[in-house]
Amino acid sequence: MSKASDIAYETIKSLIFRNEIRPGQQLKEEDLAIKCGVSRTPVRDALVRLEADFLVEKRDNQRSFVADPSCDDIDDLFALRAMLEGHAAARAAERMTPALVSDLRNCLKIIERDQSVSVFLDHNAKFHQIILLAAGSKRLVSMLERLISQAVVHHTANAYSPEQISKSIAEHRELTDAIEHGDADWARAVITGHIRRAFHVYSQRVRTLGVSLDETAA
Amino acid sequence: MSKASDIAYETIKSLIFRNEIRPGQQLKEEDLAIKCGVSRTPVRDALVRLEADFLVEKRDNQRSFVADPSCDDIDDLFALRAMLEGHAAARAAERMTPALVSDLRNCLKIIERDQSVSVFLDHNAKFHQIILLAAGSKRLVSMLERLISQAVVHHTANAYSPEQISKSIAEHRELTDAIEHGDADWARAVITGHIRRAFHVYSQRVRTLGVSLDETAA
DNA sequence: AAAGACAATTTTGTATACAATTTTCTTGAA
DNA sequence: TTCAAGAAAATTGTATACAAAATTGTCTTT
Repeated sequence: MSKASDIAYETIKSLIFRNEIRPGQQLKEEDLAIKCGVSRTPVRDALVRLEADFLVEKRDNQRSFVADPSCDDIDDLFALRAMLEGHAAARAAERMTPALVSDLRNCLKIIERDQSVSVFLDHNAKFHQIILLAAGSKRLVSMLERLISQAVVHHTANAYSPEQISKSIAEHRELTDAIEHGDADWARAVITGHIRRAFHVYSQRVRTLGVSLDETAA
Repeated sequence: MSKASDIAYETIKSLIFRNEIRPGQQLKEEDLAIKCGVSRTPVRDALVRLEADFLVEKRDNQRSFVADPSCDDIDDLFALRAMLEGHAAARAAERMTPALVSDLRNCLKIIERDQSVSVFLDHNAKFHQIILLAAGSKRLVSMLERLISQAVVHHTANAYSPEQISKSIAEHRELTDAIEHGDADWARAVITGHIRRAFHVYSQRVRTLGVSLDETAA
């Protein structure tokens, strides 16, 4: 990750996640190049990738803007995630190995011991990553990573309360059981519910605050 | 599509589909630039896009190669397609409008009247496109278009016999009925079967010929 | 004022030069 | 011969200059 192109990609993504550039705002190659400390060429490479991630949108006039997902978009995003993660979990269950189960249990152990939010976020991501890799489909990996990299998903995690975190941990435990039993349908059902719940935590919070999380986080 | 970057993208994709560059073969930016009649800069843009399409693979040593999907990859590809197209058809059924149904029936009419292979291929693609757009999810569109743009999918269509084409048309007719009734589950079931059948036509042909279609097409 | 034409500015697109890296070739020692 | 080291060639990565396109501002005409 020493190449200028990767630096640009990570830097811009981080700027978007940290809300230093807002949804709907125009992205100018020259500005970004200065912010990233590289030339326009790697910035352009990065923009192409970010567009594939749905984080940046290139309009007809050739200008790039930070994506500003509508409510429908967000609903759609979670629906797709539920479907794809369900598929991944089912495949992981079908391909279950003792090594996989022990990886998952290790991950769980760390979360359960130290119930801090940051540890939870880290290992929650790692947990899903293990399942995704176990599913053994590079296309699925690529598609899901694109969905998960959405700003909304990133913000959702911060909306979890302690009770919701412990509920989430319980779901992870059940998912591990399902995979250990090689029960694809069970695994799919658990994770689908898991994602659906994340969606409702998110939309509940948006309704309560009456604003988008993007604005609150700024 | 007058920009050099789009020319490069389409040209390289066409070279891959026409098997003028073979799976596994290395892609050199300079060579491609000459073949496309543009400079290396737009070729690099195109390669990034083709990589996202899984048509080109960039290895650790930074060299790009034409993707060479294994049997498992192909199996995986069809499974993902079946799932995503199923989802698209279900959503299209839920959002059914008379205009949508009439679009589909028009498309069908053209295929039924002129049962030539090229017309079938054209309007088969158009038919799926209509459903995809009706599903109203830009992320789904992007993901499915990437899967459909695979060389394998491209080659599958050419493997259809007249009987298989008429069977395929019948499935399209049933799918239209399902959507007209707004029956999401029915629509999903029909299209899932449709894709699965395409998969078996493909793998049957590969087994019969004893070689990959890539080799026969060259 | 309002609309249109056109110049000035900004922004993106492409080509090219050069730097960095990887691969290939050559040479020499064990 | 085999292997390693290092030079040479090939290839990719980045910066920059300039071309093309889009946007903005200004002036004129009505």
